[in-house]
Amino acid sequence: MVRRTRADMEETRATLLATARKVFSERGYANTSMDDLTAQASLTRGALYHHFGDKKGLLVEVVKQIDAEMDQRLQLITNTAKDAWDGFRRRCHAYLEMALEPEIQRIILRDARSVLGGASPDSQHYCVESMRLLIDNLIQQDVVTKTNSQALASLIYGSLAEAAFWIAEGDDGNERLEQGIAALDLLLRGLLVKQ
Amino acid sequence: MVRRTRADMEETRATLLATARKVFSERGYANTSMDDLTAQASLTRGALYHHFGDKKGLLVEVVKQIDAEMDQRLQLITNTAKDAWDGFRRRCHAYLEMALEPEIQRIILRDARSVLGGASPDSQHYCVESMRLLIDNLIQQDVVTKTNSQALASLIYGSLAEAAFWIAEGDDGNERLEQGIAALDLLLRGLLVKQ
DNA sequence: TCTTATTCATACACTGTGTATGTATTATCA
DNA sequence: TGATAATACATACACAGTGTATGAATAAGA
Repeated sequence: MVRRTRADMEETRATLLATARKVFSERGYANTSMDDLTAQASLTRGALYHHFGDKKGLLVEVVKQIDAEMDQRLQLITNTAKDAWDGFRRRCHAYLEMALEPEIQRIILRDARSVLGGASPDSQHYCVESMRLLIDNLIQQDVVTKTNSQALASLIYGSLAEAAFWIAEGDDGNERLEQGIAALDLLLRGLLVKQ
Repeated sequence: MVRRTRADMEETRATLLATARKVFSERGYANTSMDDLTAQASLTRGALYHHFGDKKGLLVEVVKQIDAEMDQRLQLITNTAKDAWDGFRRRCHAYLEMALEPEIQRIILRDARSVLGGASPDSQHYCVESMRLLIDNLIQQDVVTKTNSQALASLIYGSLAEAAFWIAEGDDGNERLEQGIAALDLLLRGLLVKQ
């Protein structure tokens, strides 16, 4: 295979990342061999180890990419809300729906935690951090009762992730999603200063 | 090595389970080789594959054992509470503290989810199921607002697990634990019928 | 154009899983 | 009790997968 321009080379990295997202979300990180993965991208392991160091390094970059995309998508939703509290709630709902997507559920919520570490290890921190900032705002505006925003963000983030698994488990269309959102709203209303 | 009584044989299984709990929680499931594990138990892989089928089978049994123990410990706490709501809250607090224990955090919350599947796959279901029953009671007693108890149990269970990671991350003694419990109580009060 | 740095492929060494096989001990039943 | 079947392990092997070392081809810079 003849390599021409500089762009072709940078494309290699992007191709590997895209293939990894696809294969990881289909078969999972542990069940994916780097031979198969690179073959699907019409490359060899040489390219992969050159660009990412090792298998874990590839996963780290995949997680970073997905996390950044999620954060972007969530920002859009928050920005179009009528007020801070409404934006916060809608962001939670949106996160719950996004967590149903196979790619996010398998790579971010399942494999990344086990392979990369416990509490969102540097990567996948965008989303939690964004939520923490939102909470801080709400506390300053005296909408939400004063509390540690990191603790609260962790609690909410975790609840959404676990609920997403439960929703995805069921095959009853949107029923579980609606029930999840309803239960979530019960929890969230506890945060309000004015009940 | 000469094998004598029937009890000696049943002990083999127990020894392997105990060793697995120890080694899995120290190094993690993926980083543990079955050669090392069995050697630590003064056995060989033959014994392991005979009793548990494969590596994953061993993890399943380990998870079952730990989950049952957790549920037992939590039952004690719930039973000594003054009323149902108090018992529920104390159970949540207790779960949060238990989730800080390295063995539970590493094996149940990290590795088991990735290896065994998304939403607590049959095993590790005791705890969530117990919580669901508690919630159902509270709803029937008109203490908690009517909602889907499975959804709510998932949300709470997930929030506790994620918060536990955040707490364990910090090295500030009990500070994060207390902040976590405070934030949790904010969320939980939203469930009450009478605010 | 010559040199150096990148980019990737190929080949190899090593680790780890799972399975097949063999052996010793225990249970079953005549 | 002795013979047979079943169980409980150990040993040996095949194979897949990771990571590394090496080398070739291309691009970048002087």
